[in-house]
Amino acid sequence: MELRHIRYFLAVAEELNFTRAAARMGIGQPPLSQQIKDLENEVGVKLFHRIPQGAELTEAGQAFLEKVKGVPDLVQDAVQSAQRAGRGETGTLNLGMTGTAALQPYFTDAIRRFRRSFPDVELTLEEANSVGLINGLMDGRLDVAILRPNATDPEELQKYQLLEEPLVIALPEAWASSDSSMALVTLRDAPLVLTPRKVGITLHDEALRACRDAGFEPVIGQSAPQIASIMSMVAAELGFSLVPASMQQLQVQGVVFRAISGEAPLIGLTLAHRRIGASRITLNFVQLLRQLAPTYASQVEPLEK
Amino acid sequence: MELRHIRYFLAVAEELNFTRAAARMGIGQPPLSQQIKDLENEVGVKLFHRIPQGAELTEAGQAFLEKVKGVPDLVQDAVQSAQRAGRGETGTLNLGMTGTAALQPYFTDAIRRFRRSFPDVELTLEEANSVGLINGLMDGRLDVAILRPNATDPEELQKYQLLEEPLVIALPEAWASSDSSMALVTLRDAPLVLTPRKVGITLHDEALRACRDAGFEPVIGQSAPQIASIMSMVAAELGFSLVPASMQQLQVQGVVFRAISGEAPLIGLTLAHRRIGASRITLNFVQLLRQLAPTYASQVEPLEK
DNA sequence: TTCACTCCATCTCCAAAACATATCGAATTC
DNA sequence: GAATTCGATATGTTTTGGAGATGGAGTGAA
Repeated sequence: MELRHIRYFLAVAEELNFTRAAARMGIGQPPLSQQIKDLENEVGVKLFHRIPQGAELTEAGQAFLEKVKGVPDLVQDAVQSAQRAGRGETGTLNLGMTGTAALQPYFTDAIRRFRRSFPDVELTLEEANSVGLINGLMDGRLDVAILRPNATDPEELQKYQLLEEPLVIALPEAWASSDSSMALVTLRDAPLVLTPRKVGITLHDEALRACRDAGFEPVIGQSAPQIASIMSMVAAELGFSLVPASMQQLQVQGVVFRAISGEAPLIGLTLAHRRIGASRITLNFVQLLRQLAPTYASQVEPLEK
Repeated sequence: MELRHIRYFLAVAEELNFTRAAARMGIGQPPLSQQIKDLENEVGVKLFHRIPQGAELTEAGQAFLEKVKGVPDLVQDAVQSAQRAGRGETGTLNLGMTGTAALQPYFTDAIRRFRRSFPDVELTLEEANSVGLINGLMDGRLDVAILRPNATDPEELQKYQLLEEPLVIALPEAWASSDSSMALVTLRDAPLVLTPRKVGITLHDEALRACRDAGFEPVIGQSAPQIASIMSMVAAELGFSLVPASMQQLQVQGVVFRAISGEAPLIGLTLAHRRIGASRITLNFVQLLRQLAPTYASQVEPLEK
């Protein structure tokens, strides 16, 4: 049996007239009769009573109708599902991100826009450190990740720079002057609190480089894996830290932020996905984030008010 | 699109290998590739990634699979439903019966057996008088009826005599002797309580004829449309009645039954259905009742103990 | 009753399409 | 690097879905 038989059967069942049903299906009456006959032979029962006025359903025909009437719509629905999935409008997107990305207004806005544009995509969000993100991408657990770029990232990953933001100084309120910016070198004797290098290579290295560029080797203080813990340590006057400007969103009691005077070191936020095997959903997500990035570029200017 | 495409798609989706899927479908690999290609063109998306080890589903393919995987079973189910309906195992049977049939052990047993043999047939039971039953059959409201036969029944109806039972005398307990049978003529001066003629022609006429055969013209007493009401009247000593032997099932206080001595008049119970347009279910029902009838023939002997 | 009409079945022919066979090219494995 | 696996392509054959013409049964009107 083929779908053709079902379509023809449904047409006859609806018209109760072979000639009209044939016209509706765009074929002649003889082939329609033939196909219905073939169907009846295959099922093994007469599905229509042929009466002078046309045709009427037998009991078997009624039972058959009841079961198959939804089939064409079901198939059509399947086609649409496939097409939607093909356009990346349905499915799942496993997104990984570095801890310092979640506070970006750009990032939260992007997620919100994506959910509105692709409401049927199941989005899973996972926070991990750089190594975890890269591994996740490589073994397929993640489709796309937002992270701090590093030169050692594998070649198999396609990366796009979304935006750059300056590092700013986070220091205990008690240490700060009223100036909105300060020279890094004034903190040369204070401990520098950072995330461990293996958790966030880029941020760690950039912070150190900034100090060296300012002409001193920093005193490494305590470390903590979470950016929030870093802030707590600064609030406890265990030292100062260098963090992406967007971290100013974190309003931690006892911590103030100051721009680095002079040329502030910039740290990027990039998006990465596998070069091969990227799903259409992934590409849709990437496209949306890249389109949105310029809108936020102005907001990442150095802090000078 | 045809069911063939869906079947082939499902085979490849399961085997994840064109060659094996083709073998399973009993065709060569090239035509299978061709059909899948046609399907992909029609849907408008690639459904499989062709990889060196075989094939794997794309996201669109997964979505499509999810929707169509039940289709072949659905169609198979439809075929079976039609076949079962064709064999008269499903559907509805509208059964009408005369009021005096419901008490027949034969009848209740037949209904029970039918329900066991055809549990998926929806059986509707309707009690009506002879005229109502005949009309119901003729206008299609009833498929089959169990009634008292009458010579004026339409030719379009096929009738089968199921069994015959003698008429017995129902009389007030106070009037009865201890004999198990009595001559009808001894009641020549008592009123005869009957259903109105238009409600039950056959029973009415047979009762009158029995009296005339016994040599007297009965005194017609009150009438009531329901057999139960007749019994109440007899219990109230308003007269006697002549009823089918199976009515003895009705244990009415104050009413006793006596066989008619000599040759008792017989009254038949027949089954009727339309000669044309009888459903397979109807025929199954008729066959079952006719098979069962001889079993009960012995139980309708005259009352002589 | 007859004639016209409706409607489905049957027959023949043709073109489209499903399938088979042979072959190729790419990727993998030993 | 040869053998193997696996899907794609090219070409020929067979099947079959559909068109067109015709037939036969039933219905309704003159």
